[in-house]
Amino acid sequence: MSTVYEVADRAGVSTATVSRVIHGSNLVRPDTRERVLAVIEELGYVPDGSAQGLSRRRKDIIGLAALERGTTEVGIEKTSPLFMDELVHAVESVLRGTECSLLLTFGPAGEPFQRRIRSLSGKVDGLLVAEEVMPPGQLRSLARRIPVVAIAGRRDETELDVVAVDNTAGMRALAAHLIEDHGYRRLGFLAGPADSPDARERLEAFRQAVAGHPGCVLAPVLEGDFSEASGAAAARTLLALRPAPEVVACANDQMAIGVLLQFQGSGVAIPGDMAVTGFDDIYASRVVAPQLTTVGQPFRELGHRAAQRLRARIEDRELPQHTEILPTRCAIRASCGCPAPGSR
Amino acid sequence: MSTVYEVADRAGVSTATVSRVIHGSNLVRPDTRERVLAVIEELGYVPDGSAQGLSRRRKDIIGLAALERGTTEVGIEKTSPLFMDELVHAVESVLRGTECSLLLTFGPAGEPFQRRIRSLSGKVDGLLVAEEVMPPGQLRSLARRIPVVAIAGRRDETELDVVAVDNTAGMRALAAHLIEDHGYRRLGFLAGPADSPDARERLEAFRQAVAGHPGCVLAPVLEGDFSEASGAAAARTLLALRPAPEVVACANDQMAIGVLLQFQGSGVAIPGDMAVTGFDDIYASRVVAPQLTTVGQPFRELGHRAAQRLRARIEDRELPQHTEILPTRCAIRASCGCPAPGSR
DNA sequence: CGGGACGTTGTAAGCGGTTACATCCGGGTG
DNA sequence: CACCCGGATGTAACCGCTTACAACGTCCCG
Repeated sequence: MSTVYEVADRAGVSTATVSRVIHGSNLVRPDTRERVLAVIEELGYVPDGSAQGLSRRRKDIIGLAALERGTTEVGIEKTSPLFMDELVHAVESVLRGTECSLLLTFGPAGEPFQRRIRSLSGKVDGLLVAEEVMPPGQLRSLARRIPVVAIAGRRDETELDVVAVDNTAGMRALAAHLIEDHGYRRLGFLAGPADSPDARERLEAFRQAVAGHPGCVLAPVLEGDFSEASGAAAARTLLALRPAPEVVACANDQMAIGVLLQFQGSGVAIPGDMAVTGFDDIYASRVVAPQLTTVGQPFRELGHRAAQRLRARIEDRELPQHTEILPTRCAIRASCGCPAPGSR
Repeated sequence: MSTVYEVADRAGVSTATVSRVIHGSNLVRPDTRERVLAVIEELGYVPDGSAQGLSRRRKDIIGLAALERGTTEVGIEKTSPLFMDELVHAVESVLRGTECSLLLTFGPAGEPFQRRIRSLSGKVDGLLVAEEVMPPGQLRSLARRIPVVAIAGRRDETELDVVAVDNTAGMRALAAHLIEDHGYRRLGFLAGPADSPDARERLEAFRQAVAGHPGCVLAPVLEGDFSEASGAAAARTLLALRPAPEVVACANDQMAIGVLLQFQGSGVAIPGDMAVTGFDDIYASRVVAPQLTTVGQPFRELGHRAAQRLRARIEDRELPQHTEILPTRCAIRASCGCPAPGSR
């Protein structure tokens, strides 16, 4: 691996000049620049990121830590956290236009993952954390060391920036549609894991919406882990339940898909015998039949805002704390009982 | 941000000792170790990755560069490269057990992306490149500077390690099923982009399989870009075609799903009026109705092997070059015309 | 023709770790 | 009791790059 020194030697200049050329400083005479560039090209020289990071005090890397949910069954391809994938792409596409790169880590909640994030924090200029990857206290102390932006974290954070979506409005609109437009009275809910702030908000919003309509009852309320498998399991529970709800709203799309497929496999017609709804609007929700009625999250926007906010905070650590709530959009499709569109 | 010096000061030891404690060297007296650890805890000290990277000559970061396909239409949520997402998770899960982190970058093929990869190469110990993100020549010169493992790249590479899947066997088996079991005679193919070695192999394998069966004809052969939208577009072309093929095999699942949904939207029954197959076996292919007959890629395995190979090569740059082809598995489901399973 | 100003280039001191090597110290040995 | 040995710790060089500052023309002006 060649170094600045080697380049400087061969070009007959000092390392300072090489550095200036690399960074496009205009205090270099054109012919000197040419000579240096030629050597760089010849050697295939690329500056060492560590050395650069050490010297300027900035690594041009930001981290993204996200929970990986669902059970990792050996031998079985587990379903990946699709929600996160969308986010990763959104964040990456912002960074693409910059010098900054994205360091990624996934993991199941817990001690080891927290340690990993901690050690990762030494390699980055700032960190994006999705959901509750660690207890609030730890998160705050992390945020005291390096810039942190929480994605879909607790909304009541006062020491970190937060970018999240408006679960409440979205879920409320969906509930209103189910109750007012479809006239459902007995509504089931498949909640997400309690350690997800989003999951908690969605359940709470749905609960309140149902409570706001006399004559409506919320039952049963089941809990899953956001995985398709947990949706299927919930469906099996529901199958045995009397009286069955008319609709089951799920805290995310993957569980809704699990419910839907399990029902269909058991001969229950969706939405004829039972309606199902999701939340997130992932790719698969538009692909399943019937198409899933759900609440769309602005993934792209979420990733963009979070990435931009983080970069801003890296620039200026004194920025005032800021919580940003992005709107959601109810996507009424067929699984709730609405007529299927003739074509997509 | 605290440094080793600060920790050393407060603990009343030298930086060498702090370093020893951090790395669990056993030449430190237990009580000294305790004292140092206490200070580290108190300060929330985390060693700086750049400094570490510079000093040991290893950054404990590997990069993954992958193509982002499909058009980025403004205002429209584009479908993400699901295949890559699966791969990312696989790679990340290998790294999880190590000190190493994953630096990610996506981008459309082209000059800017190549430059980005080049600058990224200074921040990592090794690079995983998926498909043909750059011309073979450039790739090789990159590989001369840092360890590179190609995922799903050209199989004939002699200067880099390659990990890929057996497209040929998978596609051949699928074709045999369509021709021999279903008796299709007029087969269409929706190929992937010409810049993908995988896409080329799949087309070629299908072509040969059809040619090997007298009486069978391969027509039409269309080309897409691996996106769902390009599948839908192909379906519209097919709709107008006389005589229409009995089945259209697609070079990946997303295009197959695009074809399938477009057909269904136009009142064509799948597989009744026309059969459709895919390749990859992504999550959505099991969710769509009818379930997609496809060829399964061992994503996990692919990611594992590639990551492991790269780590091995980082350890020992003199390792002999090695190309590894992983088996694929034909997943016969319903979209080819086979009876749908009663339940999943 | 001396001297400032400016444009170009070089020198060298960090940045925050790691680690080879030196040092120190206590205890066992002949 | 001098000596040696080995375990614990400290010292300082070095990793490759950036950058403040110094140095060096050269040109222009008085």
